[in-house]
Amino acid sequence: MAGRATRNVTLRDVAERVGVTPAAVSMALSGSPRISASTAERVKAAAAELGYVPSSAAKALRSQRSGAIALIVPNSTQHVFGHSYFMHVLTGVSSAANERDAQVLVSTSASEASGLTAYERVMRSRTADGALVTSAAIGDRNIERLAASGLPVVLLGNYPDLPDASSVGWDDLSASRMVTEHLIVDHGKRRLLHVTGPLDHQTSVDRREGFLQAVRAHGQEIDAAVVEGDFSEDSGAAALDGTSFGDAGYDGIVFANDDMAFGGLQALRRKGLRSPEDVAIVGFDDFGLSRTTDPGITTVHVPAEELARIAAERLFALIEHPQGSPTRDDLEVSLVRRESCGCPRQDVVLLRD
Amino acid sequence: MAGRATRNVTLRDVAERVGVTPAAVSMALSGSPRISASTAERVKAAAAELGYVPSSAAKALRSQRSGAIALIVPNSTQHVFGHSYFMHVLTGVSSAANERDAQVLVSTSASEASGLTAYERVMRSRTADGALVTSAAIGDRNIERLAASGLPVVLLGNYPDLPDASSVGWDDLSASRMVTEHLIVDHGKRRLLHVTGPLDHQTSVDRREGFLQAVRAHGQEIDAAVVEGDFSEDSGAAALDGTSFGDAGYDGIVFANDDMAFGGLQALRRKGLRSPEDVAIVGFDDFGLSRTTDPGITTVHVPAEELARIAAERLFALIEHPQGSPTRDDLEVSLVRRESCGCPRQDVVLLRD
DNA sequence: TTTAAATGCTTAAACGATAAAGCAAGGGAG
DNA sequence: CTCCCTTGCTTTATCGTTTAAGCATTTAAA
Repeated sequence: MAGRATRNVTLRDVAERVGVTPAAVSMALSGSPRISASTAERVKAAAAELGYVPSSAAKALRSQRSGAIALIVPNSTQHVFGHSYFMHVLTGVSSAANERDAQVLVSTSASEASGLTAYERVMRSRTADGALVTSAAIGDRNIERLAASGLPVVLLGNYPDLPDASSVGWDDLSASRMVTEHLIVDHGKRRLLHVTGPLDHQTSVDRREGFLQAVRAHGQEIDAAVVEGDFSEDSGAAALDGTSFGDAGYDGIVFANDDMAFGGLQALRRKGLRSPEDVAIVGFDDFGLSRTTDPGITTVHVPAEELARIAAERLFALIEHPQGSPTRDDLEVSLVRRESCGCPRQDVVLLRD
Repeated sequence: MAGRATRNVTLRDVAERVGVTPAAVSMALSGSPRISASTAERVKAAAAELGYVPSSAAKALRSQRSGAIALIVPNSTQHVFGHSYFMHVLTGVSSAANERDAQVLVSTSASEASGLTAYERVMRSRTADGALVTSAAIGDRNIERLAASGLPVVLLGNYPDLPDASSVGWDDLSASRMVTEHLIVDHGKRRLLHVTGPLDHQTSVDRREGFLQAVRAHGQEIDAAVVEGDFSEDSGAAALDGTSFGDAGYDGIVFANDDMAFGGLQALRRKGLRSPEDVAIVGFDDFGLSRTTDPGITTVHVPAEELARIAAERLFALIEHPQGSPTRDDLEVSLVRRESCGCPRQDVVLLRD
């Protein structure tokens, strides 16, 4: 209630008030048995009265621990994945961090200064004790260096090229195969188009491969093509240009994410085609958009928040035991049937192999 | 490239390599004129070679500056405003912080420990040099204390009860009046319903008042009612229960945000009513959803990212000059005409008084 | 030639917290 | 009565950085 820009209260202030040394106050507040109960009592009262809060800088310097973790968003990610994905991730990270009274630092810039990326500086300066890296591009040298540097790092997503790094993800390939088979088997689609995400991201590569596996599994009966998109709504629409759909062309489209599916949906409408009647479409992610469109987009729900939560927990473990061997967690995804594939809207169904 | 969990490189290491004292290294790296050019050269080379990055904790302790700002999300906000709002805010804050090489700390928990909220601890511990507070509930004592504590704080939104705090916002009242008049004047609607947000938030109060002013300005010709919602999609739908629309009842609904407008849109459809033909509706925010629905929702676009960006800049200024008088910035909002009000879809139009 | 000032570093102190080691007083065992 | 162990605090050193003050040495000014 003091008001004013009061000078910060330190251990020394509390110590003077009680009539002991700062060291005694420190021990009292940390519950050392070497301090008498009565002194401890008086120290705690004085600390509360003065509004003492330990200096995080001093504590960090002394303990060599900042008590913060960094959530790193490579500049590529920021534009490739949408806001929604990142928001789910942040929610998961925050909740895990709150449980540990850890701070969350969001580091988005990757501008190189003197050869070090911004987040490598964050790590080396010990501003954070460890880092979570949201899905980076394949072959991102900065991430590779960070992962190889020995600093505690957990990657979100799949990184076949970085087998020594801890990561948390889900099986994009299987999920994509399943959702494609849903169109083939459950809806009898035979002429399929796949619109990929940017192919410098593992996610896009895996989802494409899943599509192709499903197509191959059904032999000659399937006509299939692949077009490259970039996860943006516009690219979903553009992918449909110059291609024919409906009875004359493709009867089903597997989009690598919901944004592109929405773009595709609008493009179809402009062509005078209806979904699912003329063309069945499915998306991927289920971050919110696919539920709000008309028709609702059938999609694969990915547990982004849980992903982040688990990744944060793995990171905390890694910070405690830096010598531990790398971990890998695989999460379950689920198929959400909405109208765009031809299903009546219904509840979530688990995807299993 | 070193690999391994190498012990951190400190000033001392650089100093030993060059053959001077740590103080000399510090001065050399900070470009002090008291250090000879040749020594400075050798110091910089050694620092680069060893990969020296200053310890943020030591620097913070010495300089009494952490170089970070906190983005505080009161637990009320988190559930009241959606993900989208927050994401725009985070983007704006990040970009402003990146320009200053400042770290961004996201603090969501408000769990009280020993009478201090989590974010008050963050501030008092000097983990951050200042804080940005996303729209808090009216009369949130914690925020009031924080704002009155003398610590650098900038509020996002409108806080008539905290005139001494710096804040950045836009005029919800005028905007709401304008969008309501759009229904009255441009579309000839005469029986209007307003669905508010949670009334413990200033935003909701202001948007309601704007609606009422527009109604009052058009005298007896208007039939109007107000129902309280909570900004959620469900509450938007629920607000329509037991009320009649179309020729028999209300012909226009002003929702205090887009999520509720979307909920209302679905509820109308379930009642067999069409928008805009039977009932014209308008929303508020334009964070993305309103563009994806069918019909698109006419809404007020609010510059959330710019809001955050400017707030961050004000905060940095406040950190530099804590004694400066409180600032207030008002941003422009714009009307985005889509189909739900009866307009043909068209471009953004600026709202002006 | 003497004095003053610039040059280029080193020494010392401080930021605030904490852990280890130190030390006085009291109590119990032998 | 001595010795040792508790008890309960104090002293001291440390984390890594920065800045003020100190001190030789050289250069410029008078």
